[in-house]
Amino acid sequence: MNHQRTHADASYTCGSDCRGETVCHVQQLARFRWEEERYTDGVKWKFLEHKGPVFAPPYEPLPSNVKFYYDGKPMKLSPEAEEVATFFAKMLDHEYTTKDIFRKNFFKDWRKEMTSEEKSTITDLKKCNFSEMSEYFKAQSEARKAMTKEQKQKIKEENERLLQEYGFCIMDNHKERIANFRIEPPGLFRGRGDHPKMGMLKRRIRPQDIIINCSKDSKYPTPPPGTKWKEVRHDNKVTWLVSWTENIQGSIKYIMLNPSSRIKGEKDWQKYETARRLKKCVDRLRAQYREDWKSKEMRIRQRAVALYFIDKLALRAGNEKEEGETADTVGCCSLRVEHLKLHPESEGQEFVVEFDFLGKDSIRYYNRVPVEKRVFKNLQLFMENKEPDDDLFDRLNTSILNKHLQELMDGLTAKVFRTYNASITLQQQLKELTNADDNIPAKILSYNRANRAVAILCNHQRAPPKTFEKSMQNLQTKIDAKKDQLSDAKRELKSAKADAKFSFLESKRKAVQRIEEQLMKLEVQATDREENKQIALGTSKLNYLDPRISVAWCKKWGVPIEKIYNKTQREKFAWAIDMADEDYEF
DNA sequence: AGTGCAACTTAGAACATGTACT
DNA sequence: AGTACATGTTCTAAGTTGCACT
Repeated sequence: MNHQRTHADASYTCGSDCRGETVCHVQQLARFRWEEERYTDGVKWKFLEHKGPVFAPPYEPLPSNVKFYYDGKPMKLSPEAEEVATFFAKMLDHEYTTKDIFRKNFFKDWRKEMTSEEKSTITDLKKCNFSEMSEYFKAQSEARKAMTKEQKQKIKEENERLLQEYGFCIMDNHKERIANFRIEPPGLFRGRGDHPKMGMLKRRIRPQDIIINCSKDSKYPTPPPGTKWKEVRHDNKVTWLVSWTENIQGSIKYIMLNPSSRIKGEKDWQKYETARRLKKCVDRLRAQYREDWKSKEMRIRQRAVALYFIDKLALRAGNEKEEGETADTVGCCSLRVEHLKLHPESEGQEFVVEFDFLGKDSIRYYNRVPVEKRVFKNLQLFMENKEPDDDLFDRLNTSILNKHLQELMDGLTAKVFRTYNASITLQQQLKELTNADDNIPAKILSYNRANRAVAILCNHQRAPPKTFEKSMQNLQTKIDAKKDQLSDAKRELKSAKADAKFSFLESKRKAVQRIEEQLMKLEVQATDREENKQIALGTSKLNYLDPRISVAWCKKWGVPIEKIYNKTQREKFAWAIDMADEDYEF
């Protein structure tokens, strides 16, 4: 067993490594205190060894029969210019390539890769014809689909080999899965929403761009022949193995461990423990910010109203963003006057605030909420004499807010409210919606509904799947067929009743029962799918809901955990599956 | 207080795989 | 065996937070 583990880890990993061996637990606990002392002060590991990243495959020039045309005439491009052209060609069917900003950014960056001759010839993107290249890539992807089983198998094996070689590292005597060991390949940047940088060239990352982080006493990863790393460092205060600087925003990208790893699992667990501590003092905090609505200091009123929104509506903190560098999106502290409408009275309700803004990933947040009179009056005050594009909370930012929160509770930040409210909502909804005598599919529907309540709170939306209508229809067809089957079975049962043979009758009864169950299952599935049309459950499940609530619910109602969490999720939440019993309370 | 950067979590879309049907 | 679509996985962008520096 690993001896370099902390308590949190010991209490879950031990279960899978040496379940049932009491001795092991005792040793784990005994070693934990000793370990904890060694892991204070931000030390994340003692030993780290890995093989470094896998680079994107080199560019393969197009066959000579696949041509690029400029102004109707074929033109052979230099390899550098050709590669960038293929990035555009591959996206030709995408809406992106019709957008002005995308085209402008692409063309500017493409020209940088051209030879001076190319540059002087190719001056207008509209005169560029990429269609042969595009057709070629489509044909290639068709060919890939049409490969024989053996060919596909071979590729799968190669991927597996790469995973085995580069996909794992050793951290403190344990082999851990790496999340993203492949370096992001070059291509055209695709931002979300109206991103001013969409279409820019994301350049190829080379070994000399790479910083390796590993322990001094490990076997260092070797750079590809003839190349060097930018740097090899030994920083055990951070968790990443590899980093490089990306050229679009100039930000740093990292290779880190998989969510199933000890280091991520422990952090996740800690996050939920912080949220549970908030649960204990949230009443006090709420009373406090309600008091602060009355403060004579503007900054305090703004802080208190913002906090109310963060708590009630689960808004994100909302950092300031550099204008022109990213899409124009906001969170709570960065809300502008134009994002709210105040209705003293609307549809029979008093003091309604209408929110309409783009949040993270340019997902629209639209909500009409009745608020308390005092909040409403404050908002009127904050908006007085301001232009639409002025900040609503001009005396507040995330830094001020988080400093305040830190004073209220150790470890409290704006995002803890989202975690807390998501988890507590799940717990309440599960309590409310689960019927003891429902069968398992119906219970799962209840679970999904509880999950859905959270997703709606957190505004986790998705574009309705392209095939949504069709798939609903398909399901309805199945349901109709099942209904026919059921009435047939019922008729047979009836006539069987005339028959004296008990076993025969019994088999018909069973058949009816079985079909009824199948029908019910289909109907539940249809309801679930319909309700889920524009809602994405995954994000809240993965990032906001204390998994121990779900584990406890499964145990309590005899629902197999596999019905709630797939394999990956079970790996990520291994700690919780091991830790929580049926009366766990968040 | 303000700024910039580093490190980390959170996010939806795109892509790959599995499965249920014909 | 082939197809269609549901489900799972990968990808990487876009957030939050804390800290150093001024």
